[in-house]
Amino acid sequence: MTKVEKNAISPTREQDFPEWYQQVIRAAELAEPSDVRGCMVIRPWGFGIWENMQRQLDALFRATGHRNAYFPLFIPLSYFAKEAEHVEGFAKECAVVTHTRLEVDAAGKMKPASPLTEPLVVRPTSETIIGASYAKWVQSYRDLPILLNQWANVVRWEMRPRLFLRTTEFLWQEGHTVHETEAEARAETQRMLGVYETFARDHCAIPVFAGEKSEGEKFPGAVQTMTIEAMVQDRKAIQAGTSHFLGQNFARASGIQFQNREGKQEFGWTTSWGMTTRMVGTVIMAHGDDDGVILPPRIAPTQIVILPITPKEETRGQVLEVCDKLASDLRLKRYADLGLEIEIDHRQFGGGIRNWEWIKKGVPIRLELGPRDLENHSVTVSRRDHPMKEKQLMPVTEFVACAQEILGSIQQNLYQRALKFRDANTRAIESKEEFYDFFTPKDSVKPEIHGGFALAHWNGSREVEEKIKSDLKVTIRCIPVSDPEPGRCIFTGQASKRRVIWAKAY
RNA sequence: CGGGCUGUGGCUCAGCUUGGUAGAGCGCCUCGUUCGGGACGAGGAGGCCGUGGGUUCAAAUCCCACCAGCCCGACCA
Repeated sequence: MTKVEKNAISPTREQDFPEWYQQVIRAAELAEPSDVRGCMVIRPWGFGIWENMQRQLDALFRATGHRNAYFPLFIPLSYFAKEAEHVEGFAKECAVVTHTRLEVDAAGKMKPASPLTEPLVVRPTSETIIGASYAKWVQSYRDLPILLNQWANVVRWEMRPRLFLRTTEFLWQEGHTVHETEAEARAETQRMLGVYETFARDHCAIPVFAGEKSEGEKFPGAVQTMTIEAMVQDRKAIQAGTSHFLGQNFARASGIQFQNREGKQEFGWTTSWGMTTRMVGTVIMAHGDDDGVILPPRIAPTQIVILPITPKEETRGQVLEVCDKLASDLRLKRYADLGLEIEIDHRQFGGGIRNWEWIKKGVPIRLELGPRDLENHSVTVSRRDHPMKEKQLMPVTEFVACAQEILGSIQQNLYQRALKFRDANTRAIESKEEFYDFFTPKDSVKPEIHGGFALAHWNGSREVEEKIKSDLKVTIRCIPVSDPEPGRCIFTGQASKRRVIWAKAY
């Protein structure tokens, strides 16, 4: 070879993190920008990750008593406008359908014709349209709770799209529930936050901080917004899931009323909660390295790829046969409540091309099997979470016996790594000077990776929040659910009940 | 929505100042040698030069308009 690059992805994370992110997605064939502004094409490998996330989250929802349903993509403007804060919050990013057909104009061009009497908003979220159904379904306290979820696409007309992290159209899941009492609805909000926390940790191998959003960062129309916040490798925060206690705001707007146990009419107490394809981007940024994506086995579309090494025509048949046998033995194994997903890459490329492709895609385990292994009944095992040079020669039977164990160990390792990284970049901060210093890069022209999560006291005021945001682009990510720790606000010196988490965010 | 920059094979770009009908690298295809760490050689395919108009004998190149994208700002659950 004439040129040997040290890493598969250029630039490295250190050199230019945002560009690295784009290149990783391209190299791993996860997704690509489409011709439609702000929208992306999710390719099979990327969609496979999402499908696994879906499957596993869905199981967690079912286990907590929720069922799936589907509601319309289009929301009549009048429904949407029922909750004042809600419309105001979303107004600037709504796509609106105003016409129902196309006609050829004088110049021979297709033009929208036949205006609708009432415009339809393409759902940016579905509280109001689902609320309309709930209003019909709920009459008595005996109809409660309603615990539904829908898997859907939503549209939010964003200014700065980034693949997976912020796109005009994205895929998500939105849960919508109605309860008899405030306490029950609040408990539901917490419970689903817990589900997200579990999902992030056990399936995506990402540690998160769970907590409450400040007044300024709340969902429009919510009484309380809970969030899980992850840290990715440029030390920025990313909101990975939210759970809202909506009080009676939406019930009032949609007319969700029931006769309570005392025979009186009362508005229902509602919640909503969601997680999106942004989680795919979070996984990429949390675990990836300078050679590409690294996928936690539980959400990898394929856990193990087999690379038959067939240098000689004479042994090719035998090698392929052994590979097929190995694949079918492995496929009998259970993993993540499903069968193990195995792929054999039969393509006859020279050198390490195939190997590199799978490294970039982040497959947890690569198996090389060639003529030399035939006699020894052995296989060469490479783990994506270990340096690529590191290979382990192992009897085939032994590998088959411990495959799940190795995958479990990779899953654990990724989580521990991410946890260690986050903890190393999370600091208690005791003064304003220290805070500004923490969040100010040394190189102002081309900022290096800096900052992290700052745990600092805050007096609870909106003004301080705004000031910090405009000075440093740092926001309160969440007010942790933890025991109070009285102190003094580092910006104003006023009393503070607890530390809150500050960070730059996606 | 305001300011700046850029649109040329699949990708990254050169050519434009000084108009003469299109190039490189990578990728792709074929053949041969290779193949357990990103291989090498030879040959080959592929372009309405963002769109529309204008100037000219002649436009990728000059002029005008439009469209799209990127960066900065504003905005942003």
